[in-house]
Order: sequence, then structure tokens, then C-alpha cells
Amino acid sequence: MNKLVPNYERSRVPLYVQVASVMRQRVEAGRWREGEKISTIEELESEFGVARVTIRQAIEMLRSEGLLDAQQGRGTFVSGRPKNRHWLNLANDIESMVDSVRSNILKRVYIEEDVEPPQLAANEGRLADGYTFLRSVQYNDDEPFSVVNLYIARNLYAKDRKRFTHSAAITKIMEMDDITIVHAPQVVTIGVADPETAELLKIGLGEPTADCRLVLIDNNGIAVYVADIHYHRNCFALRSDLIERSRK
Amino acid sequence: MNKLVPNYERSRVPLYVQVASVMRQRVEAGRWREGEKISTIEELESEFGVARVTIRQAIEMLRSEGLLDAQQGRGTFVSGRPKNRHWLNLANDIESMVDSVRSNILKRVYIEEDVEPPQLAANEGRLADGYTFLRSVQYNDDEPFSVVNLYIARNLYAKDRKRFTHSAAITKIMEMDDITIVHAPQVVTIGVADPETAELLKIGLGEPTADCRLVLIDNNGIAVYVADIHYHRNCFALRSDLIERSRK
DNA sequence: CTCAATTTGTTCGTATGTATG
DNA sequence: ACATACATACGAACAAATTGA
Repeated sequence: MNKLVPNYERSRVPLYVQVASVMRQRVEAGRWREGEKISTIEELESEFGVARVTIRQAIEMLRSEGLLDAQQGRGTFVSGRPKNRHWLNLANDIESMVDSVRSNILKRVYIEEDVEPPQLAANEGRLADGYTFLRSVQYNDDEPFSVVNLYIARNLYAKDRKRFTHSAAITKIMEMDDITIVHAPQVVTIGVADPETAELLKIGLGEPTADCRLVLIDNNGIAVYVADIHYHRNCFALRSDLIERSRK
Repeated sequence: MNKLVPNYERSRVPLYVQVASVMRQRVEAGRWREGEKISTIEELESEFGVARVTIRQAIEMLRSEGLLDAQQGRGTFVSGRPKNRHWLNLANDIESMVDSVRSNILKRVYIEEDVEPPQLAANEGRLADGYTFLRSVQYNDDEPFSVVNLYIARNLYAKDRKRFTHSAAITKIMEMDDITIVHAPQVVTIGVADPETAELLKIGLGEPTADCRLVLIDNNGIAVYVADIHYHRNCFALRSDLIERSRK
């Protein structure tokens, strides 16, 4: 008993929210199947070591998400599964990256020319003379799934303002004959939503996101494209095959 | 004003924790430099649209983490940066994967023979006759950074119980002459810590983790190795180069 | 040195949320 | 449903430390 209280101390999130997280994962992973009757409140009570009301609050949360359905006298049943899980596959090579963004619906929310340059890591090349900053949001089915914060070298942007304003920059850049991209370092980490990102992705402040940093470096060693992309964690996945990858 | 309250409604995490997350990220990203004086409490109050006490609670959180130092009459200063960020590089090919786990310090916490087989996705091969389940925790500097839940085909495990019990399974399998691995599909997603994982990684229940699913498929199409790995989000990073990758 | 401005620290009262039994 | 306890959040007032005119 009382298994969770020490964890509660660790995370500062309300207990019933923690309990709800675990139960949500059980539904999602299929440990609790759709239509199935889950454990009674009393069983859950003793399993999690929390009070009855706390379990009820957690169930209420999942009920409002459409995952559970509690019926007096009968029990609590799984009524649905979370949607939109991991349908986005982050690209592993530049061709599929270009392919995947070609058909994206995006909305530019902010553009500013001649901004402070981004900070570059050791392997991310050298700074261009100046940058234009673009922020856009990608939508799927009217739901936002990623926010792109992008620095493009000023001279590149100047070549086709209109195009960069209305469609994905990476496609345009790879099509340019006079630019050769020789490196494209990418780093994927887990980050937290800042106020702007939270607002655009419609998630809570401080909630986790999949963060992707992608830089395109031309044959002069200049970082002509520097992107910080925040993906909604529920639609993000990165698939690869370690064997196909290594035999070349 | 009152910018955050709608976000608060979205996430159910205490407001001061949300504010602390944002401020922590500012320190980490270098927007607030080490030694620098940050905005006054009153400025933060109006920026975040929350009460004074809420800002103070957030600052107190970061103070206890060693990131901020508030001095009466002077202001609040950045006193350090978060440690242990992204030092683990998830492998992109099987050789570096084997290399990286060779020197790992791990602790087996649970072994069970003849368990229920894991559920396999479409591209993850066919089930072996039976499986042995192994759970281990990886440590770095006495800090846990990943939990590995592993199913090994029973016949493989039987070949060298001792070895599988005491060191990394993947190394052993790749060394075996009579087994040829032809596919190694890997999927990386963002998950949440269940009670066992939270306990082993010493994090809060429901906190995000980087989840890696790795399957080794032999030349008969059998999934001989099925791993679900949960990484501590703070030490996880996946680095690659989209260009080097695509030219082979 | 003193004074005023600035900034963090502390406390009160109130309201609501969370958790237990 | 109820009683109790504690956490969270607000607004406002006042105290204490620091700084510079």
C-alpha cells in the first residue's frame, strides 16, 4: 500500500493526475482492452495506495477524454483509445525529409528579417552574414502538430521571398541549383513547451515535446538553414532499421 | 495579464511548476546566462500574469535545484546550469549500438523464464517458441538513466544463462556465430513513466521518458530479441546527419 | 551619511483545489 | 456526503537589504 505517495513527492503533480497517466497508458498500450471492464475502484484503491476519491477523480479525467465509462452498479469500462498516436515519422535522410514536408499544410505566424543570428554548436558550421526568422505551425486535420522556428540565410531568403513565405523552406532550398548542401546534422531530444509553443500546439505550459534541431550546411561550411522544431509528443515517432542502415 | 491561466486549465500541473519549467528552460538554453541578474519578481509577475507568491514558489524550486540565487535587495541571479543533459547518444547503426552498451554498468533487477510472449508489430518478425524476460537498469555515476525490458528467445537464453544474466544481451547475440541478424527495426517515441519505471529511474510517475523499441530479427524471420527501453529524458539525444546517411 | 528608490522577504486574509478517512 | 487537513493561488500590505544620488 501507499506506493505512490513517495512518487507524488518527487513530481509535484496532483496525485489523481499521476494515477490518470498510468491508467491512460494502460488503455493505450492495450493492457486494458476496449470494451473490457477494468478493476473496481476498491482494487485500484489498494493497488495505487490512494483514497477512493482520488481514483474517482482520475477516472473522471479519463471519462472526459472519452477513454473510460463508469456505470453505477456494473463497473468501469474502456470506451475508447487515445487518437493521433505516432502517425508522424521523422525522416532519417534528406530525400524523405523533403518528400514528407512537400505536402504539409503550414501557417506562417511570424516573419522577421535581419534578426540576431542563432547560436550554433561545434558541428553546425559557420554563421551566414544575416538571417531571416520564420515561425510556422503545421496542421493535420485542423490539429496543430509541430511548430517550426527557422533561421534562413538572408541572401537565400531574398531570392524568393514569396516562396519562403508560403511553403516549406527546405524543399525550395534543396531545389536551388546554386546551393549545395553537404551536411545536415540533426539532433532529437525531449524538451518542454515554452509559452509560445504551448499556445501554438494547444498544450499545457511545460509539457514535453519532441525537439528536433536541423541545420543545413552548404559547401562553404555556412549554416544556411537552422531549424528548431517542436513536435507534439503524441504524434512523434522515429523509425529506422539499424541493420539496413549499417550495410552500405 | 493573466496569460497563463488558460494554459493552467490545459495541463492540471500547479502553476508555479509550469512557471518553473519555463524559467528552467531559459537558464538551460542560455537566454538567462550564468551570473546574470534575471527580471525582478514584479516583472515576472506581469510577464506570466500570476501572483507574486507563485513566482516566488517557482524561484524557490529552481533555487533548490541550484539554478537560481535570490538576494534580498539586489535581485535574483543565475547560479548554475542543469547537469547531465543529453550525454547519451542513441545509436543509429548496430555496430555503434553494440559498442555503446559494451561498457555499460547494468544491474539485473528481474528475470523470469517462460513468460508470455511480447506483442509484435507488423515489421517486427514472428514470435519465437518461448521467451525469457529480463529487466535491468543502466547506471552512470550511480544515477539510473535507463530501464531495459527485454524478451530473449528461450533457446538463445539457454545457451549461456550466466552471460545473459550478468552483461548486455545484445553484445552476446551479435557475437554468436550460429545466429544471423538481418533486421533491427527501432522506434523512438515519447512515453510516460509507469510505477515500475518511475521507481527505477527515480522520477515522478507520469513524467516523460524517451522510449525505444528495438527488435532483432534473425534470417528465419524470428524476433529473437525484443527490447522496450525507457531513457531518462534529460540524458537522451539522437544525433545523425541526414546527408551522410543518404549517400551510400 | 542620509534618503529614496529598488528589490526580495514575510505575513495576512480569502478562495479554491487536492487528498484522506 | 461530510468533516478535516493541507496545498495552491490571489492581492495587498509591510519589513529588510542593497544601491546610488
